[in-house]
Amino acid sequence: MVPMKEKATSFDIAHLAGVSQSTVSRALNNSPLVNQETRDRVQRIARELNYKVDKNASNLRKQKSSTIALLLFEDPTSDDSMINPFFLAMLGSITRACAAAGYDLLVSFQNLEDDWHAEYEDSNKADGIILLGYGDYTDYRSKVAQLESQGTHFVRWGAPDAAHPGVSVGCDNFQGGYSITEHLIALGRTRFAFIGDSGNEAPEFMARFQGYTEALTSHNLYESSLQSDAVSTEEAGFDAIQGMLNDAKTNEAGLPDAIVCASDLIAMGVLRALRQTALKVPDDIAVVGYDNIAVSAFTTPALTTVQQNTKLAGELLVSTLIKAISNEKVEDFLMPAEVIIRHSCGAKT
Amino acid sequence: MVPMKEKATSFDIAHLAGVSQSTVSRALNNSPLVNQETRDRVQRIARELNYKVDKNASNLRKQKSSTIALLLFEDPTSDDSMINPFFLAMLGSITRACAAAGYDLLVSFQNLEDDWHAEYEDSNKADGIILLGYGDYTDYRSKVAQLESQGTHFVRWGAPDAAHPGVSVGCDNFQGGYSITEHLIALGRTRFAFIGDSGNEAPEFMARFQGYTEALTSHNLYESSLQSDAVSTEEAGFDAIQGMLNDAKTNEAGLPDAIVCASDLIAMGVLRALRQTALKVPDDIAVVGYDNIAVSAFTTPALTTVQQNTKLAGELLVSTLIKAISNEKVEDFLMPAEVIIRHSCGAKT
DNA sequence: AGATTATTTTTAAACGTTAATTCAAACGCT
DNA sequence: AGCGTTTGAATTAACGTTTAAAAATAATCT
Repeated sequence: MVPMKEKATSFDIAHLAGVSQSTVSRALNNSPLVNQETRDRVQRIARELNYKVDKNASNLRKQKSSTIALLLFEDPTSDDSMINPFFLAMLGSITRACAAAGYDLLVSFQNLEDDWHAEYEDSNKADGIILLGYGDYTDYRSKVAQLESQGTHFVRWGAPDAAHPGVSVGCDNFQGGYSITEHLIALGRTRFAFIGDSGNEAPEFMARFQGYTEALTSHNLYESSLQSDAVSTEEAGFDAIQGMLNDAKTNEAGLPDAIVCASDLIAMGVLRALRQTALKVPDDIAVVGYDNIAVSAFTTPALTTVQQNTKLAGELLVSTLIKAISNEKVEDFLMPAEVIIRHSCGAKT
Repeated sequence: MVPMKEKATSFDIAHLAGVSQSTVSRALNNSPLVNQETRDRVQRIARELNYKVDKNASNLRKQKSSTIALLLFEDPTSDDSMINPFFLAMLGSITRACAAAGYDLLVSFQNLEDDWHAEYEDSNKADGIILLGYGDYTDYRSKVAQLESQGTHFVRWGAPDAAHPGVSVGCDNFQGGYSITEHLIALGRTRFAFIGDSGNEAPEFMARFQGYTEALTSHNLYESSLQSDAVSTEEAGFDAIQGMLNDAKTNEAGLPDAIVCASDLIAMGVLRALRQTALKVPDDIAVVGYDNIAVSAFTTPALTTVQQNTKLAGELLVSTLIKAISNEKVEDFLMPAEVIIRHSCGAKT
């Protein structure tokens, strides 16, 4: 039923070209050890037979796979369809960067709770590993340490952390939190609130919060500011702002006029909650997010947010990892974060 | 600097366990040909050495890779950060289904315009291929035919299509378009509009449009309905509805009271455009989408839409492909689409 | 011509598995 | 004891490459 002609090997080509198999291998790898004429002949025949080198054999012999494994850590609370859009963007840019560098990409989703099997390099399926995850790295810190001790090559997405083994590429969350808060201060806002975890469980969020705090402190605005915890979902943002508004009623301080959210998803929940009140965004209250996910341009009003350069991030992760694989010296990299001004902050454009 | 102890091989274990190397292989593969006691001993030693079988050697010997390649076709117009969220959901479920079946997943983004290299199976890197893309399959129909003729194992996401070679798994777009239109008709809407391509370039959209048409026709509502082309982006939806509203002013027929969008992204653009008018959704005009992307629950009002079961889809794609790989007979599969009722349709819940 | 050197090709040894085949021992039976 | 049968483990070929080393051939120089 299916044609299924036997897959051609280098021996077949050698036979047809009247040379030895090793010459075929050399010719196909453009080795200078084989002269032009035979090289052309071999390559032509290979093309005619639609020959492709067997990657398993090649990898086995070369003891490298030209493959990178991407381990995506999800928050176990999120369901299948709620993967953080930011990761998707990263996935896209990592894929492209890998392809450009001649590497294939193996993708694996890992649940933080699972006993994740990072055995890709152990089993020679990948030359190195990219760890990409939001949130609580402490759970698997010991695992990462194990990777390190095994001599596995890996790069971690996130902030450099002395307590954390391995090299990392990340975006400067402190500066991002600082910059966007400064932006709001410059627009004349005075009573701030931050929504998003400030605890240790989410290092990114904590850094953003610290940047936020720093900006407020330097303008003597920190005293009166509010903070409410929320994980990175729309619902959490919705709930958090609800609680804050209720508290504000019974509170002397009154309502904030600017809300800094630790993620766009949270900000979307905040916008939805505020829409059910008499408060107008941005006139009565400014709202800003973080991540610049695809839909943030299309909320009402369009969300002012902080962008992490995912394209650069992917390229950096891949190039750093490839350097590590070839045992070059590698260093942590902290990318700057950029404020994207839209309408939810009330800036006049 | 790095410990870098030599990677253990099955010979090392054999030596330590005092058995032959082949016995080690058998023991680790739980072959009944080796007795319980030696098996345990071998497995214990393997664990202690943190031994992992070399996949390249294993694959080479077994002539299969236990790896599936996922080729994601993107619309070349979309930029990195705008990957269709639907694909992300699919990616997640495909990854999980692969893992559950003991397969690894190799991911590759392909630009429709590129000369895509589907040589994963040729080079024994993957046992089969999943083709996942929205939109115009005609461009690469010849390529797919080539896959078929080479005896490559692959499954295509999309509607079964006699003109299209290979087996497919898809969601019933006709039924989805029909069902959601019926839902609106049942709610008493009478003047319909469809936004989304009705042409051949987007087979999914066309099928949805045909379902829409069929539902209207059977209630004698088709005559007065409108249609406007739009690709699957928020902006396209925004522009399309703007044009339609302008036309409606000069038109006797007047405004529609129900808008069926070919995707959620389009519907989001429509919602944004309507928010700038005096028209209230859903009171004056109902809007429904298609895909049930993550944010559609959080638009204002929350979007009524059609859900494709991505979890099932991923499982089906993977299981179908695995069947094909083991040369079992496989058939096209058309999954039912489900209407998700929220607020934008005006249903009283 | 004979000796060197440069070029091209072949031979053969890995790479680390799996699995068919072979071998050896132990057991049950007449 | 002798003979088949079962069981457990060892030998030994693959699998399709790459590459070091050897060998053959051609080119260059006394």
